[in-house]
Amino acid sequence: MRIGDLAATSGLSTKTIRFYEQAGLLPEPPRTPGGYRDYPERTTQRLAFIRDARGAGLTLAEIRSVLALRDAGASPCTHVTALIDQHLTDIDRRLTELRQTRAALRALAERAAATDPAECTDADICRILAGTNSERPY
Amino acid sequence: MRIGDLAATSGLSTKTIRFYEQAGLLPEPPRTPGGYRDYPERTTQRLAFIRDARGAGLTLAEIRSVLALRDAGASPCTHVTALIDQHLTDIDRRLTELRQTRAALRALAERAAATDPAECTDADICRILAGTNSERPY
DNA sequence: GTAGACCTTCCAGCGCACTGGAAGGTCAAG
DNA sequence: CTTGACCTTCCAGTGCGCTGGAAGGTCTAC
Repeated sequence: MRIGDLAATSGLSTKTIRFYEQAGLLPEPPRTPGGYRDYPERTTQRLAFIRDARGAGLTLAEIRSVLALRDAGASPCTHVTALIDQHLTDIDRRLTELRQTRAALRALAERAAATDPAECTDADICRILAGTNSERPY
Repeated sequence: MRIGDLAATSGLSTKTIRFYEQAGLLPEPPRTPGGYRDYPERTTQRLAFIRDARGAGLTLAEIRSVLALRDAGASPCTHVTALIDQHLTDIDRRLTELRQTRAALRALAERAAATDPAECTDADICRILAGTNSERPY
């Protein structure tokens, strides 16, 4: 199976597949006499796993660690469960931050609606934002 | 006022201040005979505005556009209001995405709790994630 | 005169996951 | 024999907002 076929069946680009190899997610495949990568069928499953794991929000580094466990013959389930829990925590934190940012932005929008442009001075630059020292980039 | 003083009063690093100058957010200040940057007092206000705008989630490019309007003598209020509205829309979209991702991860966590590690085969790599083809990286 | 606090410029890198492009090799069909 | 689809490697860039470090200049205090 050549890289183009693998790309077609997995929905990834050939560039991405080579990148995954270089990133240690895929083992180096055997080559044809002409030097083309010649993948075994099961690489399809491996890419499907990577896609699923990406969909669950795992980073490539995390996926690499899961694959390394499996490749070493271990069962990565416990590890995967821990990663999922950690990502849940991350997401909850980000949701909280985002909600705070939204509240701040809502307040600014109201303030904007109530602001007379004439009040904005050169020194303020823009009165709408002046003094909204929230320290909360998102 | 030298760059170190400005850094101290604004809470930014000297690196960041030079970076802002290079990024077109700060005009080039006059120099002392020794070649040091010598900022006027009002640069403090300008940095305070940048900080406030960053806190509201505006990008440096957006902030640059606001400052350019003000520097051109225009009142940027309308522009700022539009940017705020746009960021509100962005945030709402991101919140929706994040909530969906969280729901998916919750489901995975439950599945993980109910999964017997023995079910994970080499071909699966990890059954917990198998077939969760959600296409929703976050 | 020398320590050291501060400043200067310039270049490079981070993290993340790719993506683009150049320059060239391989292979099947016509 | 040529066309063209496909493949190879290697290098570099994307976006975003900085951050680090090297190599050197300036100024104040002792």
